[in-house]
Amino acid sequence: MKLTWDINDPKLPQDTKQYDAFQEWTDGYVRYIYSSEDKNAQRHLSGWAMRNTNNHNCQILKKSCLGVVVCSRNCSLPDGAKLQLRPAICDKARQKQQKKLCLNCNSALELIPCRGHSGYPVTNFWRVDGKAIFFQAKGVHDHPRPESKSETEARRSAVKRRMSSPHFSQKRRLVEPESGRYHDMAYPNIHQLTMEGPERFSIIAESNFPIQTQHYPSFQNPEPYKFPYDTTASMADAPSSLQKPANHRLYMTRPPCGYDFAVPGYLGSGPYPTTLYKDPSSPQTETDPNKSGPSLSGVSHGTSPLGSHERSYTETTGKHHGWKQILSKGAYGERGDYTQLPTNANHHYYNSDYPCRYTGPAPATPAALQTIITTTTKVSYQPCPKPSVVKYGENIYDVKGLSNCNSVLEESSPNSYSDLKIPEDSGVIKSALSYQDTLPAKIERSENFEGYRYSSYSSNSYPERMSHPFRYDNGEY
DNA sequence: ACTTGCGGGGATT
DNA sequence: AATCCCCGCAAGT
Repeated sequence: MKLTWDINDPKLPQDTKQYDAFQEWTDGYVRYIYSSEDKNAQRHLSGWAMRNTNNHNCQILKKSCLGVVVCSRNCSLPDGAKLQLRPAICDKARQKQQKKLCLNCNSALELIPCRGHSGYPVTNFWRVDGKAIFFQAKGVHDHPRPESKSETEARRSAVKRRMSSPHFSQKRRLVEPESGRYHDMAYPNIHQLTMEGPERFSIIAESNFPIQTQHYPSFQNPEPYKFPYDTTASMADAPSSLQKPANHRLYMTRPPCGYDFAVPGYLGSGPYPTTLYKDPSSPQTETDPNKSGPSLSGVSHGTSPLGSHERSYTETTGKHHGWKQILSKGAYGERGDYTQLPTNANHHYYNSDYPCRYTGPAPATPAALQTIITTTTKVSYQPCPKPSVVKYGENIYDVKGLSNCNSVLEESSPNSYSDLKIPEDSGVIKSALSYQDTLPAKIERSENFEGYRYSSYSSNSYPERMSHPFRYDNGEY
């Protein structure tokens, strides 16, 4: 089976026999076919904070990335990690969220918008067809991962529990006031330690031990999240990580299942064993969590991000147009539509923290990057108004070059993506190589950072991963 | 209080 | 016409 389809194709493959395991952190121009029974796919889930975007096409659900909320001062948490909150999906909630302060240094929070797709946010497309749920992503996130949804939910529920606990609510009020809250854990317990530490900061270790999954039996505890502090107003969205003690031991192994147990939501995603729908040759798995691990280890560790968020981009929100213009001129090293991004390249960039935003677009790199231009999304599909009209009519076999192109791409070896011209999203010419070249620069810049790590645990926590630990880990796919 | 989807509509290109 | 994005509504959690 090859990936010969495009989300916009009138007719999608119907003969899918094997489905992909759900991918929480997709990144890059990837495509997956999930079973229509996959809960996560049904919910159009993503680790990234994706909001619904109206594309006026009922057949295809489009969602765009909101980026990540960070401390405007880019302070380091006690353990060196950075604050990376999940932007609220709801506009109102997000605005509120941004008014809160960093729990670590009390400075303002800042939303780093995603501009990974030609200056626009990365987009995810979902389409149900037959027994399958087709997923296609466009763009490469140019920002750190936010908390995963499950993480956020777990934290919230934990907070609720805390709040409801008279005991805590009282205590907390006394202690929490300003600073020192992280250290004043009223009731530190093993769970706290294990949960908090590992999930957010074990990424590195994780990469080294991608398959270790049973290190934290305690994670299975339904109550893994006992937050010492409860969060009220500004604390509400605080990442649990803040209080996590710097427990190095945790780094060693990441509790892959911590959240899974805590949040069953992701459990259902693994019914389809490692079968890869896509051609193994396609590196699409770049996003694959497992992969991310390895690559992370190398880079993320020592490299840290740029010291400050003084991101070159101006406002934190929506200045897309401006960027777009810039991008169109090739100034910004945009990642084009190469279908697959090599894991390494991809993750490097992530790990180094504030990826491209800082480094990429920086004046220094543009030259290195070969231009990319692209169009974003084509929804050449049936507009909503006439949903029933056609859709994927049986006879409509409009094979617009797209699909063909895709297939070609798909078949190309993972390594060949570089310098490939990918017709897919409208001729985007992307040079992965050039892209990679920029990495070093990024890393250097990131030196200021101290151990910035992904707060989001990488994918280890996904069940599928557990069931198919080596799926991508060995780089086979 | 949020998340999700839907769909109208405006702004750009 | 294509695409994006913003907004509000409704239904679910």
